[in-house]
Amino acid sequence: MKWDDWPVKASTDPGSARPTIYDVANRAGVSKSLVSLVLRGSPNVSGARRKAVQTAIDELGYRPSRAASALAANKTRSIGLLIDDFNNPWFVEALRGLRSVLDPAGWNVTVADLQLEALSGRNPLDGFLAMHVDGLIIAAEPHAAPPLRKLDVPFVVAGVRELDAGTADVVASDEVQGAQLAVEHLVQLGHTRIAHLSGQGGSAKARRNGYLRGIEAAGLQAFITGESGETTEEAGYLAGRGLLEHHPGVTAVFAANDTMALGALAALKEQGLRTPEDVSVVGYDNTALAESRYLNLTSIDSHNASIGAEAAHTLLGRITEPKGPRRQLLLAPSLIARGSTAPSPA
Amino acid sequence: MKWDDWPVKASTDPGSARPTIYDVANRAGVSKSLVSLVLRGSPNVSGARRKAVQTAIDELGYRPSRAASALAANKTRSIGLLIDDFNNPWFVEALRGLRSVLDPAGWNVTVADLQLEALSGRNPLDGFLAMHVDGLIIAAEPHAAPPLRKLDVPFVVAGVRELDAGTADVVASDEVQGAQLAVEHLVQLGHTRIAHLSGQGGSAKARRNGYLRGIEAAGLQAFITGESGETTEEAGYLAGRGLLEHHPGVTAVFAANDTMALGALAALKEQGLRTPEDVSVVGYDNTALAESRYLNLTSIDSHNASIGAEAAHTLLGRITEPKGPRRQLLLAPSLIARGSTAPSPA
DNA sequence: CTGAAAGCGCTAACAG
DNA sequence: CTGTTAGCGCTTTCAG
Repeated sequence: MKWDDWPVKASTDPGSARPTIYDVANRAGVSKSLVSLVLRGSPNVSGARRKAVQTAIDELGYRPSRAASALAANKTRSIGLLIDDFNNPWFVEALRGLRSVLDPAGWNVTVADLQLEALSGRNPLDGFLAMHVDGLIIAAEPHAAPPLRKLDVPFVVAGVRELDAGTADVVASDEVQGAQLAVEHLVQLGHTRIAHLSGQGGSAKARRNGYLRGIEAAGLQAFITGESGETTEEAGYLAGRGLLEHHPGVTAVFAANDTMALGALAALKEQGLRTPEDVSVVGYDNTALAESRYLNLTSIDSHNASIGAEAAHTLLGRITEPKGPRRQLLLAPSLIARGSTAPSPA
Repeated sequence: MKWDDWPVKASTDPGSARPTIYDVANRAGVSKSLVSLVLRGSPNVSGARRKAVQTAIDELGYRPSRAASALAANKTRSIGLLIDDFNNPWFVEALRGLRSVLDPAGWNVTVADLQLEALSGRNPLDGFLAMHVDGLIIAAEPHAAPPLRKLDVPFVVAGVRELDAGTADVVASDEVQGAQLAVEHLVQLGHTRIAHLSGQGGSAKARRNGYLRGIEAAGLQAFITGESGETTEEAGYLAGRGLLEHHPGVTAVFAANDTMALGALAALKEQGLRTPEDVSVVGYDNTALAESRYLNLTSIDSHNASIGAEAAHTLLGRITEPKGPRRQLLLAPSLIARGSTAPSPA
């Protein structure tokens, strides 16, 4: 479809105000109520009249006013998505999943980012509440997000989150399992000295636990470093350096995310160690970084689009059934094997 | 400030509806009109009454309904930002700049992404027009964006854009100059065989022109490849490979963006060439990739936050003065020297 | 500064 | 299916 096929404005008279539902009704020769019914896809409208209305709408270039309908119906048909940071690529995928179910159902989704919201000094949910969203998807780290208990809007938590609460709907990836996959992959390649680069935060913790489970299951010894630090590239670099110093025999490194893995690569390169010939590296998140031909990093994919889609379904259910039982969904991740892992040299 | 300091809902009675302007007026003992005035920061309100109203607002946890005010005032105090792709990091910066001027002025900004919008098959501007935005910032490639001529909403074009039109407000980075900076940097390092990895699209074209100017100014010979291809990592890799095959003497490569530079790095590595010892590489956009310690790529920064801020100012001006003269602003970029460039080995 | 009154464009309920 | 009738919560006159 070409852009020009879409009406931006039909009436060419410059002074003409935006057409209202009255104009449509007049032109179609029906009542205003009928137009409203057609707009909301009511089933009890005859095909002929529905078509007449639709024609009038097209000819006039009519667009219903969201403001008016929100005010009258006391609902906005819009949901808010709260994320940590627009720079975090997982949200794009999640948003795609979200919209794949919300768009067809006629919902509007708007996004707010804690990072940016913080600059304005407002409560990040303020905008959402002022615009009267019908539901909320919280896809931000628990410590950073506003408290959810007193929220009187239906919401679901998506992505990483402490699950113990049991008080909210949650859709997330099973990161413990993801980390286990990483370890199992390395074990299968014959590695026995597998270190883990960790950091603070809920995600890092889950991945650390998965690492420990995998290591235990294989009867190996755990090496964890960076546990209390950040999960940045720099942290990965420093942790990697420390690791090589104290445990020079390591043949595989599993980093808490792709960014840290990048840091680890820098540390390895600095020590003259090759990847994957001398040391295998596994990341997490399957970001564009990992996919890149230059880095070609083995990583874990969380299927974020599915998380988004499931979160949307859950939210819709919660909106129609505010009192139903809470739902907690954990999705299984996958390992994407690439060129940064190879059989153990030992 | 702690999250808990922000009122999410003050009245604890569960049945209580959201407070309206009437409730505020009653509690403050003033007229509804006065409340409306205070809300919009009118100057002719006595300090005492203003305070009384503010107190009532706080105590009630009152939030004005955007829908109602939009309907009554026929303006939404919101502006729409249209971008190409949420994955393109430049928009985050631009959004930050935008909001730094729009937030304090009480404007709301909502973002739509062509990539995602395309999935739903709707006109990407539909949402904006339906919600009746007061202004639009178009930060998308011209070929991908909807036609702007018949748009009857004030708008400004931000970022890369053909400037010849002269018909719209434009705020963008001077990419010709940016590319020249890159070449000058390499020339200063003694390089004489400087190749350029290009691609299709407006940005790539501007950068290519800048490259040519720089090369001419230095009296060198131009090597351009990939001119009609994409600007992806893969394209960079392929172009890099071709380059090394046909012009093995090259000592410096200037890529049209950081992603292509990454591809070029892969090609160099494959040929056993070291960066920067054998071949220097310069990217463009100064993305997180370039900044990373592992890649440590010399790149050009476009100051995207400034572009966003200027675009906001321009739009605000256009909204208050729809007929004023069009403004075209070109911001100067900077070169960020890092470890991927070094003196020429020759 | 106040109070009253009209109306923004739409939904929803009701009697025809 | 139609037409009428009320508002939704707020802004905006306008005369006090």
